[in-house]
Amino acid sequence: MKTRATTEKPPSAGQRTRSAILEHAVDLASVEGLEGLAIGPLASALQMSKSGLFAHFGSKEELQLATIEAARERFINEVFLPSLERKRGLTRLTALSDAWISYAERKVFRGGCFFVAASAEFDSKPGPVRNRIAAVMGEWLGALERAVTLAQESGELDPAVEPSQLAFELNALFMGANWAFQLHRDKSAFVHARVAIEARLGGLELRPKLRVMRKRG
Amino acid sequence: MKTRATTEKPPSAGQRTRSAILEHAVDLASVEGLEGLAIGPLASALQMSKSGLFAHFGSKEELQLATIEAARERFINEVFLPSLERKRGLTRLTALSDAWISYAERKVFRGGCFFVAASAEFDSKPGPVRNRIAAVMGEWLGALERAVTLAQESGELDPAVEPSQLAFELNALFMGANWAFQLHRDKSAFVHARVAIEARLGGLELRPKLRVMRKRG
DNA sequence: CAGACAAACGAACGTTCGTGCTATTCTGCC
DNA sequence: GGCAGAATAGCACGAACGTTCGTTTGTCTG
Repeated sequence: MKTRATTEKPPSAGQRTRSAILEHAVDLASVEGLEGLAIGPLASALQMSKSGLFAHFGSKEELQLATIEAARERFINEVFLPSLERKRGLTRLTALSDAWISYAERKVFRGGCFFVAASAEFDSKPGPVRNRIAAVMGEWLGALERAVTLAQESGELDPAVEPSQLAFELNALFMGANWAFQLHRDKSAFVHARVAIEARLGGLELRPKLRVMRKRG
Repeated sequence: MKTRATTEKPPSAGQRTRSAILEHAVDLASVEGLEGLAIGPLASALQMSKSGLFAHFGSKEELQLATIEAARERFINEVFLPSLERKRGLTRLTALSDAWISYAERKVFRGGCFFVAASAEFDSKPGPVRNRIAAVMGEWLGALERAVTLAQESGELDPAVEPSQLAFELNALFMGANWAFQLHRDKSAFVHARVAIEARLGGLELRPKLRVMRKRG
């Protein structure tokens, strides 16, 4: 999960409109789906011509792929990077969980989590779009898993639990909260998710007194 | 969650083809989505004319609603009814969980759980279709919750846990397994889900020796 | 056998979509 | 300030979609 290239040039006019397009596209797609993301309405929303917008991407599939990248960037900025600032261990793992729930609650994407929607839409449609979505979600699960491992290595979390197992469970709770909230408009889903996460992590927490120091990998 | 009317007449030719259409539609929709469920290709798959098929429903929205009903029926038959045959309590709750995981693993719908896909697709699109999907999912969550309550009343499950909380958690694990399997084609998702479910329910189980009898509500 | 009715068909309509081609406007640089 | 090239617009095409219509086929009934 790496960020953009470090070379920072003043963006050209074309790149600025491209970004503006994608900012809209990402929200539109989270509502209408990546397939339902139509070029005409998207252009209208930005007061552009269809062809003018289209020229930025060359094909709908390229637009979809670019939209995924934009969504990934927003996700990283809203969920991942802030948590990276917390110190390794249980603190960071908790921060990641809190950040995800908050991200769903704040509706960072207008139609709920972009990637949950995109996954469900494309999981049975082979092709580059599906592959990219799967790769990004793989990154995320990997990051979660790594946070678990770090918490174990720092001696704050029971090392007996399989990192991939705990990452799966946490992610499932995230998605369950997003699902319930989006479908039933019921904010108590977030309460349920937070309760479950806290109970699960609390049950695995090693208190300082009993903590066993383990050497770093 | 009640089944069809009990009056059983020999189905007319029209009703038979209607059922055949919906059996295909349900699988097609689980792959292409309810919006992507196009009438032309559906008709071709059944070697019918578009218009002949269309006449059964009158509008695309009616087709979508009928498809939801057909999916609901299949879900009930594959997951809910078999579990209802098990005796109330932890047995039935476990049966429901096992049945759901097996339902996802067996790909009862060609594109994974129909309702997970439909929820994600329509959760931001107000209208009768969304409403029906939400209602069916409400039924399901209610059934899960009731199974939890019954397990508590039979003294097999810790009565301290909120039924809606546990139902939420179980459902999240179901969806997480379906999601991971559909997106990454990774069967270990089911292992993770089963492990998590067993651990959670095991932790709440009241062993016979300590079991406290509680009167029925 | 004649009539009635459900079921399915084939062709067409209007709309929307993605895409390509050509012209025009804007922008950054010497 | 003017010019090259990037950026955007205008217009049109073909395909796919949901939907409508008039007609044909098949099957019971009187």
